[in-house]
Amino acid sequence: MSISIKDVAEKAGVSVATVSRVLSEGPVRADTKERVHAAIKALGYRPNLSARRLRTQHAQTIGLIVSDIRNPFFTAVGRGVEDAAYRAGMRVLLCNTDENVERERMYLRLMQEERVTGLILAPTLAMLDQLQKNPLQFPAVLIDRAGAGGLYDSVVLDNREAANTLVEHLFEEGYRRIGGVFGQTSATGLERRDGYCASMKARGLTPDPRLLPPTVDAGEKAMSEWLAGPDAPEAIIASNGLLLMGVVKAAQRLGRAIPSDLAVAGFDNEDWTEVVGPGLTVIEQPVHDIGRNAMSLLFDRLQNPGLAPRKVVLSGRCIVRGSTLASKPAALAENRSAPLTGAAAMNP
Amino acid sequence: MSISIKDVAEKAGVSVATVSRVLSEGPVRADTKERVHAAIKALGYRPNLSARRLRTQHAQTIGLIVSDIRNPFFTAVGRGVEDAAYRAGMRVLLCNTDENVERERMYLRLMQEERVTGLILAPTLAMLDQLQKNPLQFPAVLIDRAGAGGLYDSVVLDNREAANTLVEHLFEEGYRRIGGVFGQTSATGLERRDGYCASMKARGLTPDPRLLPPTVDAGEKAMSEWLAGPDAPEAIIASNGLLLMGVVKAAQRLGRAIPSDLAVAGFDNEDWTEVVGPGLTVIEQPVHDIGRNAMSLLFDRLQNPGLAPRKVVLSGRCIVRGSTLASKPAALAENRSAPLTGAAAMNP
DNA sequence: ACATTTTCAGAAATCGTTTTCAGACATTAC
DNA sequence: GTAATGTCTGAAAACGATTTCTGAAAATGT
Repeated sequence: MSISIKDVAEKAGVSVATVSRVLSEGPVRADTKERVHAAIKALGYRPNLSARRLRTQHAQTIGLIVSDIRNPFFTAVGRGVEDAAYRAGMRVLLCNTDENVERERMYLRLMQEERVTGLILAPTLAMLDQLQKNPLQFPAVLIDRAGAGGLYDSVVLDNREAANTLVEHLFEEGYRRIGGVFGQTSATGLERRDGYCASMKARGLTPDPRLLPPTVDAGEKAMSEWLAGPDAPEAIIASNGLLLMGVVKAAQRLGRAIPSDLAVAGFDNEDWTEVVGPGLTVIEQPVHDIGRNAMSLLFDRLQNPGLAPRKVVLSGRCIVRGSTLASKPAALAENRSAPLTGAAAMNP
Repeated sequence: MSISIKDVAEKAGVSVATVSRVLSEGPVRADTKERVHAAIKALGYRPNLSARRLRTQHAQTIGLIVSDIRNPFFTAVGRGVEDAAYRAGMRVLLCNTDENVERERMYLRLMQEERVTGLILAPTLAMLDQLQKNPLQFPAVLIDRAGAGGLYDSVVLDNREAANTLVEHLFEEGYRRIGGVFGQTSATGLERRDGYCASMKARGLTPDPRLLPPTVDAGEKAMSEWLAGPDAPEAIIASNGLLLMGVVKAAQRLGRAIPSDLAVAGFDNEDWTEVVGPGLTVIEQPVHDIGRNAMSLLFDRLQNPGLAPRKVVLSGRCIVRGSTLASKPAALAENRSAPLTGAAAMNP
């Protein structure tokens, strides 16, 4: 049994009300305040948050539900959310769903039971659908995967445009048979696929998109088969960091050189994309901004619940590296953000 | 204001006690149970966890404090913890401290205010010291960084042995001027340094260890200067995944080929270590086991608080890849866990 | 010196649960 | 038919905080 406000009151010779007032900087005489503080220190008292939350009906907690905290994109976003919440004196309840609707549902239930102040989530496709039918009881902001949205505030990347940028770049580099692997569980994956398809068609090319579970293993497996088959592409676009890793692994396993046998481009500017092979061309997402914007939308809504849903669309930045520069090696020196020598020197 | 058990009771025409009994599978007649369930569904009632925790004095919550959730080592451990907790019907409160003692202290305070059932933490050196002087009020298990330990249960890697393994391997490959970069904020970093130093001396070599903040940037900066200087090593050991990335980046930036100009070995078998350059030789930690073991120690202690502190020491596995195989290329084909062809083919 | 205001502190209600205690009713035993 | 036994249900007391209401003492005004 732990120490309660009652014990402190007793020790200090005051009522619990007074102790509470001391804790919340209420009006209390200097000398009694001192006695209370002494008692708190002597007993090592810490307020019980459950009790406080129950009484005040204020959880001071932001829920954050993501699909996979191992994905650096989400760890970075999480960091942005946490920083903002911390500054506002709020706690963050972080949950990862593993792209599993069952877990997603159970965490959503948990959020309700915790009576969270607000929620930030990156829903799977299935959940997105459900959220429109059964709206949540508390303010929520969708990140990364908002779909057409509608009911909720959201912060997303301009996925179609970003996919188009990659296709355009590959096209200009002379690639024509450009394939793509896309996460099948998120609206984001689908949007990137749509952007890719549209961009391909606009250039008179036939798109060849494949929807996959967004994991390294799925990417590697699918890509291995694809590369070994008759319809192997010259270039490939991967819709997130995990699939991108899968593509690279498959290429290596099959002995396909990047970019001469296979050009590779993808999403998410993770540390390793800079050091692998000739460097990977990627779309960098403003990860920290996404978290910060989400919190800012959320706080606005908390202050003003009547607000109409807002959608913040951020732009990605295309970082060109060696993985897409086979045909015009001259372009390399101009465009690359980091010198190539290191990468080239990696070979024994 | 949200729906409470009282509303349900009213709607179902029973007392709150009965509703509570329905929720906890207590003895209640089938037909009333049905009515209550109907009311719950109709109202969309969800129990208030704060109230429940207050009443039962059971938080059903495990605290998990790590230094940096972006570090794949901790995300993996976290996953292990969460899985085990989930199976036991417990919630996990995840906090990352950024290797910052201030944040660490505040999260520890938070854990106390949440009245967590138990705690799993990877303390900084400074915190480790404090924990010995002011023992925690609730069961705790130290992971990854237990130091000499003493008061607490802990799960750690055999760091000295692992460091020795790397030195031994490099030595056998013919390297002599072997340097090392180690995280300065954790007991683990120091232990690996000690193991490295001891192993070097045992072979008649002079160790050259450098203590750094455990970040990519710190690793890259320190390594860049080191490699550019007169005392540049032939081989380098990095004590964690972040420093390892820093080493690789520095080598690339300076145009040092791996392994012919610089052999590289490190800790943490992250995905990218397999695909970068010729593949990086690393010590793989049993990450999931660490999390699972920690939870198991914690549960034991919850059931039997009188237990003497136990220390579980796990072994790492050395995965040899191309980054340490410059002198004896023949050894490559035998030892490597993955074929090298892919990596070699990466070069344009 | 008395009335009025201000300042500070305590009693008690409250938040939403669980749980104990006791009572109501039905069932079984004789 | 009464006593003894179960089965179910409700009233009320916690859990540990905050907050309202009220009153006592102190400070102020005249």
